[in-house]
Amino acid sequence: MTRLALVDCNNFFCSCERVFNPALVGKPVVVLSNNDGCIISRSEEAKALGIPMGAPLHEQEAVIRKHGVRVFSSNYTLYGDMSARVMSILREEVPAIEIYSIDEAFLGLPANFTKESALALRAKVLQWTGIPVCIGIGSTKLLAKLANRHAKKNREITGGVFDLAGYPDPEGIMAATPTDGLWGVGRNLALHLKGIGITTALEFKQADPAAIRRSMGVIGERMLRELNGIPCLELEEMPPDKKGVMASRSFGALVESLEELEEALANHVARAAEKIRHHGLLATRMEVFLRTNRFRKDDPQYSPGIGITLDRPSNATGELMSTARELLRRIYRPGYRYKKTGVQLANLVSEEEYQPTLFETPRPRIDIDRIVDEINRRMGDPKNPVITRASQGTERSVKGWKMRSERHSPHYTTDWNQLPEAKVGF
DNA sequence: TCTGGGGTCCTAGGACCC
DNA sequence: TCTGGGGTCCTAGGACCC
Repeated sequence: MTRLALVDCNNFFCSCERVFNPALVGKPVVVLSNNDGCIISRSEEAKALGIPMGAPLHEQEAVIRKHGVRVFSSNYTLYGDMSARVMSILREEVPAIEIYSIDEAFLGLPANFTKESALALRAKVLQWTGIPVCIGIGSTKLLAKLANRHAKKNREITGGVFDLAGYPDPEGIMAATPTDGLWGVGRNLALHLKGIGITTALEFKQADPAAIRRSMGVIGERMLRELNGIPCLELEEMPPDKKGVMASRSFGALVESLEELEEALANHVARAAEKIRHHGLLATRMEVFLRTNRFRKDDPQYSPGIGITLDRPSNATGELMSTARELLRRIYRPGYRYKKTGVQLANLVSEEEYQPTLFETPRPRIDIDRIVDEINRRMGDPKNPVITRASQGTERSVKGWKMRSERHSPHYTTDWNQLPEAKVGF
């Protein structure tokens, strides 16, 4: 029987903040989404205060003030670097790894990997990076996820590690797991399952495959099989090719003018284009969208989107910017207060494999975009590139729409000017 | 006053072709 | 009353995840 482990960093963003700021240990800490809008990571102490995942910051102001909760804007530069450190340790320990997200990885386990191995691995990651993790072991991805959930919820008993594959009563665990605790079952599917009389993981496991197939399609059938220990989801050691790249942001304040929307969109295009160049890809399709603020029920709502197939695949910032601007002008209507704009570059193809048509203008030999990318990368901060296009606005002009990020911690690990300081007292 | 961003996969339905 | 059928490709939309 093959066994997989799911390693998951605990409260990852909060844990990263604590590594370089030990004064936060034992204190309630939360990390905010982009634009400082929602709470997307909570320390155990913050969870204990009843602060829900995804809650808008403004709804939690009272409890934050009352209990002195420490609040941070998200610092993806720091989290990305810490993630790479954790993953590199995992990679050394097992023959196969799939990095599933910034804070999770599936491991293919060798036969001699025991619960003790998992405890030792957990201790090593903690000692080397300062990041606590939980580890769940099972015979399929879904079961490893389930084991991980159990390890996390019962940390005092499990020590952060749970091996469902070696556990004598796996069905007991499943009976205690509600369907929405399963990987792949969200609010809607949980409701649907309830409608056909299934409320726990165990009931799902024992359900009639044909009935599940009928009412939930292949997704349901796959989950059912995985629950029964029949693997349907392979370990993907090579990340599959990207299908699309999206860049969008909410504005710090609502925006009405086309000029400001164009400026913001130009920045998103610049980021998306840089990203696909970095991966050696060309976009074949572009989609541009606008959103008004759906939470302001009294405001007139207008959230259009438009997509086109490009005349020729491209990753050239200037070219993509002018296409994006045309699309934006087609959907823009004055008189609305917009909250967000964004661009999606889709149907990506590899630069190497792409065959230009006979009459296509060859690309310039000196690629300005690449030179700019290199300079921006070396000079540091992804939020404030040193070289931008005029269409991306000036420091002054972007004030009108730029997102908020007011409680940033330093880039402790990726910027020489922001290294943590150790004060030694005698 | 204030409510994230970036992905994946699946399905249904329309356009088009033979 | 009668009005082909089946395949492919594309797009939109929904669901979920972190």
